[in-house]
Amino acid sequence: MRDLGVLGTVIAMTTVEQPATLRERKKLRTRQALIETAITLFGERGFDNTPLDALLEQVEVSRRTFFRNFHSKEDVALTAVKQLWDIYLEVFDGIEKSGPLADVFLAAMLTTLERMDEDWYRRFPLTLQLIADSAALDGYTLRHCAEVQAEIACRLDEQNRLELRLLIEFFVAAWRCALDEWLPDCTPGELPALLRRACSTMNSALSLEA
Amino acid sequence: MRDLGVLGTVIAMTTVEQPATLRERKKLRTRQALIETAITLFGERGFDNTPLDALLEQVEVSRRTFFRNFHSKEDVALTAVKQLWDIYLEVFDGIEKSGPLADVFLAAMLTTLERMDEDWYRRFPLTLQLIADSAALDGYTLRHCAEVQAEIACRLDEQNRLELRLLIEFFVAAWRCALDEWLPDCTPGELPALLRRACSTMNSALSLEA
DNA sequence: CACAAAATGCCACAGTGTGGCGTTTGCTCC
DNA sequence: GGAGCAAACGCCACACTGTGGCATTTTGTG
Repeated sequence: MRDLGVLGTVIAMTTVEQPATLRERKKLRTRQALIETAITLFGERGFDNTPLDALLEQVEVSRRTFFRNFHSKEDVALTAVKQLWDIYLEVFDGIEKSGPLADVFLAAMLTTLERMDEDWYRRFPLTLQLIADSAALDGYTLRHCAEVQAEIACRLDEQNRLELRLLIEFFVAAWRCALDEWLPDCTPGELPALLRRACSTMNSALSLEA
Repeated sequence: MRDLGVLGTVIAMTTVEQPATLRERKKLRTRQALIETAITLFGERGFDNTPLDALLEQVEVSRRTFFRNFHSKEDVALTAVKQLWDIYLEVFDGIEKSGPLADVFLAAMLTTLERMDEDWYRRFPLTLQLIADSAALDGYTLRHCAEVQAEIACRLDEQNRLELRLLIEFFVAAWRCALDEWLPDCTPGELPALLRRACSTMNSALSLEA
């Protein structure tokens, strides 16, 4: 019934592996052209005000091929976000899980941020700006986040489900707060510090007085 | 640019005030007919699989009038959710804000739950089920939640914004967790207890070990 | 009863997303 | 290098959501 398409939809451009066959290289090229043109075009004219046809016309592909590569118009705009969480899940699987889980979540994200390449750090802030300007994109992003959270919970299936789910929600909330503070300037080196700060503020937030 | 339409879109059916004029009573009647038919129809055939025309045909209204009453197809399905948060903000405004803010948020929701009438407790679980079955509805709900959070933060604008925003996120996360545990049976009297439990678990969640 | 305002219905249109189907293009085997 | 095959593509038609214009009906008011 439900979509749940978080998994390998995104070809991980961060782990650069040029496919051998010409056909796949061509396909990847139009894919990247769509992504690149999408964030610039949407950035200029706004996501909601830019018809999909404008994108298709500029990249010179048909509607049919676009929807073979992406699930929706939102999908192509949010590629950078999906890539981040794909890598995160990958990192999370390989990390040693001992000690406080909150630290594990944080460490996994810090490692993830180190893995992202320069091109991603160029596209990600642009994507954040698109999200901030479009309610539709924001809703889509939140739903994607929820799917990732479910995925994380699934891999840690323990007895104390309530505590676990709460902690995951808290971590993602801290991540979003860090992004909000990062958005104005978007200096790549500062994001880890902001995230650390948000995470270390979680305890005092609970005992905040009016 | 953005929608931000949380405010008085929903005619508070919980504060029952029959409007004097016949015209407004008629309008309210078709409104309620749309809401009622929507949740039953979507519940039978699924939100994504039910065209809007099916609803319009059954209630015997035109497309035009529907969109004068609701912003979107999602909007009519989520009326119960919007009503809840409308009342919540209303309660929150009137409550005394002293002591730990976390307790204030919780108290406001407990009061809100007491204010909701019987008809709401019939429709709300149905709405939750619709959300659980449709990704589109889920995304729409999450976005609405984010708008409410922004609204709450706006009314408490203090210096420590980071702590405040984190706390609000935590509270809403606890609320969603409580709803998840409530969904299977949906006994009205149990929801407050579940919410209390989720809120009191927040502290130990932060120090959860792997 | 007459007039103004509001609500409605009908129609046409833009935009997103899907499926069928014929055609091109790249891959592979000989 | 050529024949056959499978994948990708483009074109077309269609369903569905959402918007705006305009005439018509209904309701409140003097």
